[in-house]
Amino acid sequence: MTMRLDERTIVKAEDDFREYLRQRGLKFTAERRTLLRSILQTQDHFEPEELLLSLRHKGIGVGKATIYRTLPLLVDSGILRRAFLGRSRSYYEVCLGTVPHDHMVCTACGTIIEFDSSEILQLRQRLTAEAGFQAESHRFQIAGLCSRCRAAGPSTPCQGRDDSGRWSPSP
Amino acid sequence: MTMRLDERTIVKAEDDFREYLRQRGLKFTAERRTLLRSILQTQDHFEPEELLLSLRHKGIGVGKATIYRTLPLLVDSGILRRAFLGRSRSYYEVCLGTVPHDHMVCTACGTIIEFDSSEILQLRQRLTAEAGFQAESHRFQIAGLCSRCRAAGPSTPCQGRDDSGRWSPSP
DNA sequence: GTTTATGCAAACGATTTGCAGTGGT
DNA sequence: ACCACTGCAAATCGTTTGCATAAAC
Repeated sequence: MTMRLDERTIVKAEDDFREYLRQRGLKFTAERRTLLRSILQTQDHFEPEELLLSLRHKGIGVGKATIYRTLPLLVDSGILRRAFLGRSRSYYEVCLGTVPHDHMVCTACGTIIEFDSSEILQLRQRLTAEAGFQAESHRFQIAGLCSRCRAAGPSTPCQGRDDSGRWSPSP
Repeated sequence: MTMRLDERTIVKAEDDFREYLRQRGLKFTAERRTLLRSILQTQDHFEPEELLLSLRHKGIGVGKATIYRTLPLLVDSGILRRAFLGRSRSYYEVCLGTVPHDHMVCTACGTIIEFDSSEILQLRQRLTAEAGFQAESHRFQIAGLCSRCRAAGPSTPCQGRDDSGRWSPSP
């Protein structure tokens, strides 16, 4: 689902973001630019804290508050989306170069498997129509065991990432 | 989706819970009993804090910590399930007397619409099978506008409950 | 120049934990 | 008696906010 973004795409995103900011009287600061570029280059999923550390590691000192204030803008501008909260943390992922998808999370090893959302979107459309509801977005996550952990047997929990909240159980 | 539980069912749940506790050397205390009964009688969805206040209101003084320590036991014993976190809070609901269902949440007024999960379960089964994944549970929430708020038009947000995290967007 | 951003540190709110005392079994 | 449980208050942890300074526009 993820593919490395080329410079062209990154520049485009930067322009879009600048435009997004300008339209609402916000400023395209050095920090915002730095964040955007770092994120687009690193790609993939990330948490705010993770981003902060990764930047520190590269010798880039952006304040934690700035990150927390910028991420929502990037989401709102359509560059990122907040994917899901495994427990209480936020989880962001880049939208560019991706196709709508949802996630399966292995409860044993934490592996995340992305899968195409088109069928869910279809179902979502039908369900909401029946209820007179106008869908804007959804969240669909499946918890369970990935094929590897399944094979390893119930006795070998790789690390035991636990969300400790039961979702809709198996039938 | 919810129906008032009769005394018979409540007693049954109490027995189950007592059994669940005994099997792992835990104790069936007065507080745990109180919590279980209060929850089953009040039925519906609730948040921990809400439960605390509701008990205080009835003159029942259980410590907040006790609630937070008991709820996971009730979830694990199969009596409750943690439905979803609208933002950062926990949300619990009684499993007994209910059918598997998921939720639509109105972003304008906060209304929660429950809907039958059977189709999602079917789809879930197919998707996980394809990935060699063994599903244990899922979480499916749809955000959008309920029919009422839709009718009221985009200019009349009832209270503006905002999750401020974009999920899988509309296609 | 005016307005929005930044960084820091303090504030938050939900949840958790340490601890001394209480109470099932 | 033993070990789990309770209540309280202090501690966490991710996230938000107030404020003085710095940087866009």
